[in-house]
Amino acid sequence: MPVTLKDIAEKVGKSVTTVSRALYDYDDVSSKTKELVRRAAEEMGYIPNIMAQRLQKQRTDTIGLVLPTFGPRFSDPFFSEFLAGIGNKAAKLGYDLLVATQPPGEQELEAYRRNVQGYRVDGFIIVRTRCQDPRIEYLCKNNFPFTAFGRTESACEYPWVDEDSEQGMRLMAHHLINLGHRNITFLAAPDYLMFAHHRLIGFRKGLEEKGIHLDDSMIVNGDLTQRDGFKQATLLLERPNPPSAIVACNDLMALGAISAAQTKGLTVGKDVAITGFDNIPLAEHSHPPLTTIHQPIYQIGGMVCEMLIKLIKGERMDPRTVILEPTLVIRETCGGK
Amino acid sequence: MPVTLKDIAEKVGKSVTTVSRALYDYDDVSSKTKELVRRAAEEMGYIPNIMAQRLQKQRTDTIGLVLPTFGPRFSDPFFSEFLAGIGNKAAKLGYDLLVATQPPGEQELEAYRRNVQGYRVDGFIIVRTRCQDPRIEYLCKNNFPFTAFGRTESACEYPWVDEDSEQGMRLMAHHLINLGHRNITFLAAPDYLMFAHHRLIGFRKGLEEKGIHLDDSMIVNGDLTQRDGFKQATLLLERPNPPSAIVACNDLMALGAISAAQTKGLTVGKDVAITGFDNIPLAEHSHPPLTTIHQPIYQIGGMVCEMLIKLIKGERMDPRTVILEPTLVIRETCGGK
DNA sequence: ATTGACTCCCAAAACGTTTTGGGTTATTAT
DNA sequence: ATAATAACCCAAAACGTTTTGGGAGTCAAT
Repeated sequence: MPVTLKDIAEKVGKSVTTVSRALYDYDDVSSKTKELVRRAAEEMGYIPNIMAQRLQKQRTDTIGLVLPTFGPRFSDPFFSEFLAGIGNKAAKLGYDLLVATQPPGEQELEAYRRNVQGYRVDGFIIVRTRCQDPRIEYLCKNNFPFTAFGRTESACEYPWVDEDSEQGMRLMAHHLINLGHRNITFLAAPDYLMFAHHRLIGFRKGLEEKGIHLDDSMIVNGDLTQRDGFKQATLLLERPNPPSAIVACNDLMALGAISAAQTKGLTVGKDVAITGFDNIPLAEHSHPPLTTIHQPIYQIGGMVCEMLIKLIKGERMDPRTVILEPTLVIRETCGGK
Repeated sequence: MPVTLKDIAEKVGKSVTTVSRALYDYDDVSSKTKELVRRAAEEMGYIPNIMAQRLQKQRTDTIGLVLPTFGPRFSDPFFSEFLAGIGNKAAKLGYDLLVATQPPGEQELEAYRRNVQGYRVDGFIIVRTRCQDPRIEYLCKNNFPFTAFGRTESACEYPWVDEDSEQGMRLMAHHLINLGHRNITFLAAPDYLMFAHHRLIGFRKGLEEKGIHLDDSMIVNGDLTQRDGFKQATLLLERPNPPSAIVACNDLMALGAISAAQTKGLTVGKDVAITGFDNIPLAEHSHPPLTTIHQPIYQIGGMVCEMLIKLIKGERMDPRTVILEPTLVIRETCGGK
């Protein structure tokens, strides 16, 4: 039913080769023939069969992304933002995007293997890098193109984009200290996550620079969800000596913490300060609006995507790694209004 | 570099045909040969070339989804949930998922055309159906397989899943009336969206059943975002005769409305009642927790995906259309606690 | 001895492209 | 007249798979 090169060739009385080359504007085809072919292709509604092209060219024009979500559902806007950033850039550059979700683990790695060995994608984008990252090691070892949002501790060299989370958290620590807080707790994320690791380090450093030691009892672990933010903050606020400020590792947990404080009848920004990290759209319209660190997730998605495509095509990229300066977004959850 | 059928054939001293058929367990291959081939394939690490398979089989094993997001970024958890539901089901059934985002319009339709004519996908899933839906008309006219989350007004017959939004809003109207509210405003979404249309109708009907007329002045239009929910609710609360209850067309706007009320110093659930629709994860942990109508978005994603794959494979489906009964989730934004 | 049924196998075609490695004709330079 | 060059074209191979349409051999029944 669909029209093929062969159909065009028959119509214009030329060979398939010539038709193909005419459409690609090779210069061993006369301009008269080119015109003829182009017109025929146009009016017959020719669209190349993508599978045939890919088989022949030995590439898929597809990039892969497997989201490390816990549980199949994910409502973390972080992922949606990132996904949208990648997707739109990929589309603009003529690439398809293949998405999957898998929690960290063996299954996840299997998804990578299936896709690289089965030649389903030309490259991968990795998100939420881990200190020891089996995904990165695997791709590195197999010499498969990839870029990542985040650094890692292993020795592999690869192109990445990251925000300087350490610096971000230093800023936040200073901000709170300057506001007079001394009794600050840190609502951490699993430390095997590189960004969580950086954020904790930065926070500790920021405190120490102001002469304050961060005791282990002031660090509590969360799983990045709003629900857990609520739970951990509730526990924190029920301590005999409740904190005057809660620094959450991401916005979603901060949002949960705000709910927890309000449920306890506290006024956020007055009775207790709460901060986040990421500056997701939700943060701007929470009540009160959340003080946080900005991270341009959508743009970062676009950047790693563009870098990956350059990598695949063998084009050179200007900087192979980029580190973004964080900015503090002061709103109302620490008072000041 | 990769190992092909030909490599296996040479290794075991059989033809490519036989190897292929052995792997597919055809019964015109002796079990001894099958065993031999399977072992060789295993130890050589054979993985079929997907592009070759697809070219030969004339299908892509891929389903398409273009998200009608306004602006390239989308932070609406509705889409993430839905996407995850589809993605996971698709993966389980051996299908790839191709995602794109395009706001409604000509560009959007172009994305559909490109993908159907270029044979990139075997079928489409449509979300956020519109009363007059050009996507549905296009796919219908071209006889291309698709399923949808939502109904439409055109005459095309297609498999869909939808929630009975009308009934949901009736429930909500009754609930508020029973709570004693008489001065209720409706924070609507664009009426060309089928679900928005249903919700408004249902709300109006629910009110009328209790003898209350919904005046046009009590209907205000929003764009489904939290930001706009905030803005419209603020306007509403500044009216000379402010409403005692605000019924938002979706959770995100309701969340914005909560912020607006709180910013005005009102206590939500006491001074003003606010309700949503969708029951996104965020709704459970807002402060106060949001009274809303539950809609199993993740599961619906899985359902339409499964239906589409059946459609593609030509298998019959039990019900071609399913309509889900909504349930009212009473939390704290209407008081009662 | 032939026929038929059965078991196992395979060459060739097909899917729709792009690339390879030429060939043919006309034109120009010797 | 011959050789060299340029301009245009194309058959065949290749990508890696599945499907088609049979072939060869064995065995049992006629």
